[in-house]
Amino acid sequence: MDMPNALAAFDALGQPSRLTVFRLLVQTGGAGLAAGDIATRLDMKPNTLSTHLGILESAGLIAAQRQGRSIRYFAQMEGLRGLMAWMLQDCCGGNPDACAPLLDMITQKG
Amino acid sequence: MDMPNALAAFDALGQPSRLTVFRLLVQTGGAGLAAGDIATRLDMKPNTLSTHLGILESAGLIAAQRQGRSIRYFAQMEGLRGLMAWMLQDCCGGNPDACAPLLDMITQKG
DNA sequence: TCGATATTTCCCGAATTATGGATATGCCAA
DNA sequence: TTGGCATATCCATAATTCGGGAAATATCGA
Repeated sequence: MDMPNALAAFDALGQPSRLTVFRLLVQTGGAGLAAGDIATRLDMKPNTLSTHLGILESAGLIAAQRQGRSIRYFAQMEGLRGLMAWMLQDCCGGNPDACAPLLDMITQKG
Repeated sequence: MDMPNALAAFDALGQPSRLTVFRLLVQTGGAGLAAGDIATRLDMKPNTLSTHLGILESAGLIAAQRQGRSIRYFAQMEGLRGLMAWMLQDCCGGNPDACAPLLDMITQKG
């Protein structure tokens, strides 16, 4: 994870439709969801959703896998982990004190 | 932390200038920096910077404190912590399995 | 009060982004 | 091969965002 990558991830999640899609995929878990199912559940047009899925995918936050006619999307927890780890490491690298309590509270599930 | 709040935070950090400012403030730590110092260090126009500072502040990621003529800005680690905790809790609430490894790796500092 | 400094607010033009209709592509079943 | 389904791409429009010039506000020293 580097700055452009983190930027892409934050930018991807900083949009209502995309954050909603990502949350849905995380909560859905390993089974993932077909694009059409996402569109139905969130009441989005397929083409608009497709654009958002592409942005989330290129940010490394979700992954796609074709299954027959449909394309199934999965949350990439590794992407989220990388983003958080980068914030903790890179941002706090010069100031570990600020991050110690942050780490503690996160591990206590805040 | 709720969805609109998280959205504001992600949106605030998903912009190059703002992510740079935030990183600078986190790395600077408790002393904080005056707006003018930030502008000088990052070579930004004062008015443009002011807008970005306002967005970061309203997202709860930084705080301001007037000191004489200048206004000193500080990273709000609590805001960052809240954002991360929300992602872990709210997103993963319906799917704790996905978050367990994520938590583990974060606490190992990735 | 006056002038200087620090920052914000107002405002505009340029650039970017979001949305969705129309169309194209990939895939499967008959 | 044909038809239909699932999704993506192309394209245009509307909305939003970004950067910065100009002016306003707040503070301090003389």
